[in-house]
Amino acid sequence: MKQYNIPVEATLDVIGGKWKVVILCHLIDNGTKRTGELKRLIPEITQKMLTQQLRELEDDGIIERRVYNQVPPKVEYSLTEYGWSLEKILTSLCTWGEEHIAQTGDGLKKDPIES
Amino acid sequence: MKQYNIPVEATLDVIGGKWKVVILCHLIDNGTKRTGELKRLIPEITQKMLTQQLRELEDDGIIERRVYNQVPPKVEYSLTEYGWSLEKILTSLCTWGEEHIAQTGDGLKKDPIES
DNA sequence: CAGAATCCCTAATGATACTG
DNA sequence: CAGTATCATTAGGGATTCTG
Repeated sequence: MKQYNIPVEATLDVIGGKWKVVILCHLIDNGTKRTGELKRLIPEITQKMLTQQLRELEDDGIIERRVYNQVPPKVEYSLTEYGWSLEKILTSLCTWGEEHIAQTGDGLKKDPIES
Repeated sequence: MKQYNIPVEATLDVIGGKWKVVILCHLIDNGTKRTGELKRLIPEITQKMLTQQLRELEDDGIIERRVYNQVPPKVEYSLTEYGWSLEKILTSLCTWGEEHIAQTGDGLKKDPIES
C-alpha cells in the first residue's frame, strides 16, 4: 500500500514513467499495437526501456499483453478497460501539445515512417 | 525550436518534470502560493528541486513569480493565463488519482500540516 | 524567507550481446 | 520478432553551506 501526499501522485505513479504517456497515446489510436510498431513509432526509445515501461503498465493493469504462440513471435499490447479510464487525460495531454506547438516555434519531426 | 515525434511530447516537455504536476495542482487551488507554502505542501521536495521546477515552469510561461521587496523576502507564485490552459489536464489527473486511490489499497498520508 | 552554489552519489538509462 | 542479461554511463537529484 502506497501513501501519497496528494492524490495526483497516484496518477503520476502510474503514468509518470519517461515513455508511458507516449506509449499510451499511441495505443489509444486504435487500442492495439505490436511491439515492433511501438518501437518504430517511438524511434528514440530503446528495446530495454520499451519493454520495461510496458511491463510496468501491465503490472498496473493499464495495458494487456497478448502473446501469439508462433514463430516468429508476435506480441500485441492493448489498453485494458482500466486503461481506457485514462482516455480523457491522454487526449487532453495530446490536444494541449498540439495547441502548444501551434502557438510556439516548436514543431514535429519529419515522420520517418510511412504509416 | 524543438522537434517532437508526437505532439504530446510537447506537453510532457512542459509538465513532465518530477514535481511540476504536483506544484501546479497546488497552485490551481487558489491560484497563488508562497514558496514556503509549497515547500510545506510538498514535504519530500528539496529547496533545490522546488526552485528548479518553479524556474522551468516560469520560463515556459506557465507560472508567474511575484517578488515583494521587503525583509524578510516574500515571493508568490501563481498560474499565468497560459498556465490555466492546463486546468483541464490537471484536474483530470487529480480526479483520476482520487478514483485510483479509492479503488486500490493505496491511500493518503496523514496530513502533517494543519490547514 | 527565498534561493544560489557546491559537492557528491545513486538510480535511471543507454549500448551491446545473446536467446527462444 | 520479442525479450533478457550485462556492463557502462550519466544526469537527475540529495545534502550542505552560504547569501541578501
